[in-house]
Amino acid sequence: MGEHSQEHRLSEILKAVSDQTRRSLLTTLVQEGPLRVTELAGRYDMSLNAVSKHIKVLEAAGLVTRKTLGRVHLIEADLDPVHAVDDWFGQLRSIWELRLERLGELLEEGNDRDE
Amino acid sequence: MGEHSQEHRLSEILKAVSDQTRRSLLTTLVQEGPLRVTELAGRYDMSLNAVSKHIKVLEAAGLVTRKTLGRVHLIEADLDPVHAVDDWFGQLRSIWELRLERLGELLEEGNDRDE
DNA sequence: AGGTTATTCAACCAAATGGGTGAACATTCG
DNA sequence: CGAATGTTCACCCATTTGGTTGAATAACCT
Repeated sequence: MGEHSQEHRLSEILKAVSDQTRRSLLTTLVQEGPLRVTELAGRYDMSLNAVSKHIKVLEAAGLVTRKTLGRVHLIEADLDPVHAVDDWFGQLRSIWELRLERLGELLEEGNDRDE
Repeated sequence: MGEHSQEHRLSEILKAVSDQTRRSLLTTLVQEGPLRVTELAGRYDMSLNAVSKHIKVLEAAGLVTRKTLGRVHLIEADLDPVHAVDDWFGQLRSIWELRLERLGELLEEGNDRDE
């Protein structure tokens, strides 16, 4: 699997949750369970279409799935993609600690020579 | 403390890391320690100015700090703000589990009535 | 002082984003 | 069938974003 697409996927997820409205939508879905588009939209001072578009962004990022029942679209949160974010930050932190370790070793070596 | 500014701060951080170039910059800084702007820029097929602007975005998000030594600006990674992201996702997950718990209780009650 | 180096500022540009409106498409209801 | 409902599609618009180039600023080096 290309790293490019992985990187792109991560960007998509992070961008999706970088918007306050979309975070709010996701929170609502997480705490109340699956909801219709209209129901969701009703809670925001924003057109139905705007909310519909936000949902599509979340959907593209995989943070939300859709079950179409007749004319009703049930939107449900899916937190799986969050793992990718956790992983990236985790990786970053371990790289960080690895460097600090190496730095510490270098300092000790320096002390050995001094003493 | 207004929640608005907190929300805005979170958006700023997430937006900062939602860009592939900026994630790469951050990774480089984390693994190699503080670097000059020019040094950083040299690694990308992109103008120095473009990189400089990316650094400013990371700086505004608090993911990077700057030490100006003469004409040289040393850029250093700072992973503290990542906690805010962790916290948000953590919160989201606990809300999720809380709902599933309540859902489970409701199902059990239903079973009680049936049996 | 004058020239080179490191970095930002300012202006510009194309593309993406977040929002709005009206029409189109399905589906359900009377 | 015809009307109402739920949702998306197609445009339009202003702002932001990521990039460019050229000028300005600041500091170092003869």
